[in-house]
Amino acid sequence: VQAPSLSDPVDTDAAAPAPCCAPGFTVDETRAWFGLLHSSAHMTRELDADLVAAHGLPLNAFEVLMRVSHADGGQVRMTELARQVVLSLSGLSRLVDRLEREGLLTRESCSADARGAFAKLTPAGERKLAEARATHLAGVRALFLHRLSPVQQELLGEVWDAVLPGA
Amino acid sequence: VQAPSLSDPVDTDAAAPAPCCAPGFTVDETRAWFGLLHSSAHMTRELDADLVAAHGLPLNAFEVLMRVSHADGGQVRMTELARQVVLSLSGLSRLVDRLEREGLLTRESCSADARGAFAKLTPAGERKLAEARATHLAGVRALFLHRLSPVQQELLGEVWDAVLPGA
DNA sequence: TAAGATTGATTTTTCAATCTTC
DNA sequence: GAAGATTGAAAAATCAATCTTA
Repeated sequence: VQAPSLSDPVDTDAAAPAPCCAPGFTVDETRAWFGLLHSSAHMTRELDADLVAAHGLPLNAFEVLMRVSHADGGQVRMTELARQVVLSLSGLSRLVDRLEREGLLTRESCSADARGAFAKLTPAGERKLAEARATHLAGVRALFLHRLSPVQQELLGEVWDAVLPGA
Repeated sequence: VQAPSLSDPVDTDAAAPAPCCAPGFTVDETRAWFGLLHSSAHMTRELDADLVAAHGLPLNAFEVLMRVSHADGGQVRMTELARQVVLSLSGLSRLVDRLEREGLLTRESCSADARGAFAKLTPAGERKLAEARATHLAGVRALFLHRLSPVQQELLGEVWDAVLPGA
């Protein structure tokens, strides 16, 4: 039933640049890379489903609300927001449309630069976020953080710094 | 209205006087979790763009070809394949449609269970995969593996085992 | 001219319903 | 009836083109 997957059994002592799981990868490389793909996909799906079930709020939308609430002055420019959540600028514009239609977010014009637009939470948006955050936190803890030791958490932070220095 | 800003520390669970990024998370938790989100999203985008530019093959499609080529007997059932790549069953069915239309994949009926269908590479699909794999490997190395020490790679493997024991 | 953002057209993905075989 | 898979309808994401202001 279990088809051989890329993270499959491997002789862990195979030192030679010999046939590993994924051609061209060493065993450790394979585990590090495909584990990342699988784990992040798994957790993302789970967290998204939880949020939709409990609050009718997809993960992307939740992230937008969260980023906005964290921004200086409680508002962010669209371009900056698109960079933070992983969405094209037009994709974000559509998502903000939806959230605005649901009354969770508003667009505020930018006095310093009339081309710009800010996204800002409405009171309803703040309430929604507070509710959803509890669900999300519990999910992230259960699926991820609680399975890691403090040392592993700290090392992971360093790993991401190496991978994506900007973050 | 001066409601407490959402980026203020919350003291609902009496944790340390935490000047955290995300309310409810410690600093290390935040780095570990959001770093994962950002890094995997960043790399996924980059790798997808590279494959499309070099071979007209999106990352999802590449993963399907790779999974099929790795499967026992060079063929996999649709349901199993959908589980391996991150796609709904219907999403996969459509992706296989496209790949079939491009001549890279075929559907084979399953003699043991007439309800089932196998996906299988065509010779053109094997060639395409071999070409694309070089691009992909280089990308994964450049974006990810080369930025990690051997120790970090090993640590990551352990982390994914803890997060997703099944993989 | 370039930057910030939105819109139109298209593609990709999903949900729900369906069909077929177990 | 349930499992494997596909299809129609609808939602979501993207690219390219557009509009407005710097």
